[in-house]
Amino acid sequence: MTGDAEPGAVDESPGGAADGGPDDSWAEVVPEAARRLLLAAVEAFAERGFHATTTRDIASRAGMSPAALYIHYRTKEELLHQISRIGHERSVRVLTEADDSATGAPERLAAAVRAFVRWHAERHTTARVVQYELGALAGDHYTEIVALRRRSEEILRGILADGVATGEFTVEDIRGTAVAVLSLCVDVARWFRTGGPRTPEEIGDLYAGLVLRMVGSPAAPGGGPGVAGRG
Amino acid sequence: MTGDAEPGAVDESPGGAADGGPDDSWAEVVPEAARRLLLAAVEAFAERGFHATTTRDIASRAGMSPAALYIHYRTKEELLHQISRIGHERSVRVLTEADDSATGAPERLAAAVRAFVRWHAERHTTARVVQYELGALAGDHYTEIVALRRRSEEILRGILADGVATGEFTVEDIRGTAVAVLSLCVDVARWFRTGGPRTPEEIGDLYAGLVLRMVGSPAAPGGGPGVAGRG
DNA sequence: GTCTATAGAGCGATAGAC
DNA sequence: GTCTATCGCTCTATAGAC
Repeated sequence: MTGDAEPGAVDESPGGAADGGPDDSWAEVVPEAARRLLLAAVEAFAERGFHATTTRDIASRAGMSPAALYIHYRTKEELLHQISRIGHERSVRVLTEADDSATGAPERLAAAVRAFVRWHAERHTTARVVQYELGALAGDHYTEIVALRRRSEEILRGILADGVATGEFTVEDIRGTAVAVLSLCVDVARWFRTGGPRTPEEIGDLYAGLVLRMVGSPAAPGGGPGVAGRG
Repeated sequence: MTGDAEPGAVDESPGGAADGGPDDSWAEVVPEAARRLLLAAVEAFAERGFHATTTRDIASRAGMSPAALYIHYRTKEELLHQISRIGHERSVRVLTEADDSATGAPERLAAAVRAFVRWHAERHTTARVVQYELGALAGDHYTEIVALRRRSEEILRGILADGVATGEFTVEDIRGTAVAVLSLCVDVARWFRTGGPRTPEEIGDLYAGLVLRMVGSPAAPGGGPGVAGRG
């Protein structure tokens, strides 16, 4: 697929993010000019929002003329669609891989939350666009992305249901709690600032602990229900 | 102040929201035409975002000509500023009054979260604009609103600190936990839909319970640390 | 594949009649 | 205080040279 990809295409072959390397390079977007434009769009959309960003601003950030954008993308919205699609695929993969990396519901939940939060803090520029500019997508693109988002909810609901089944979690409303946990993690992208008092790792650890407590897990730091306070 | 208020002014006299009546009528905004425009702007901004909303759309929703908007507001941004200011004052008041209505850190925390979440669900249209269109405010207006927002954080930090001092809460990072709790509550405005499976009251109750658990309170439903699981 | 130039549409805001 | 009409500008997207 490398070499003959059409402009703005995605190259999933080794060497890109697919091999587990740093995923903020957008290396899978080829050719290089399309990647530069996409990176410029991510920054502009995150800073000012989709509607307040002009195609001139994007092109200028990428060091190109206003017209150059239309060689690689049909419309401004297509640029947002690419960012949104790739970003959602990445965030769902982060969640899935963290879930698969651990055994036991509390360990899986902690790993998932830690990784998901870290991603939203470290990649907060991308995440802000991915999570908060959804509404600017065209109808069919919006539908496609919403389907991707549903995966995150299913993964989390699965972990909660498993923990309840084994008695490790005490959760009355699994669906509602899953929404709350996801909402908590996702919103990190809104308030996180690089150079703030906490690193993405620290926030990930803090949040993993908070969420274990939310689900009534005895594995929570400081001891969960029925564990701490004894003796 | 009633009667001779300049266009787009705010009337805090009895009969408006200040007396505890329903606060979505924006009754304190006078004259009536200014209120209709403001309500139309809230709906339009919530639906499409500030930058995607045209002044023609706002005026048309209010049943007026495009020019009528400028009799009551100097610019489109001033409309957002009014919404943002009044909305923030209301949400901070909801939080303050809930805090004052209860005694004891767990009770205060539960009341604050329940009321704050209920407000963000019930008034999700206003809340969406208030919480997610901040970035479109002009520089000095932005600074003013950020100062209002700080109050919410101080209130919450105060409750957490009190609970830690009395030993009712187990919280290592008060600042970080306060940010997390506020983030959780505020984000309700993003995902809440009228007609969904849960009422604002139900979400408020669910969230109050989740937050009590987050802070390690024994008053949490299902029993907190050192309470549930015994016997 | 990138440029300069510009078409064509829609925007925020204003002028002036009533 | 509200209207109709419109100014002046900026935007997305395209045309055509190189």
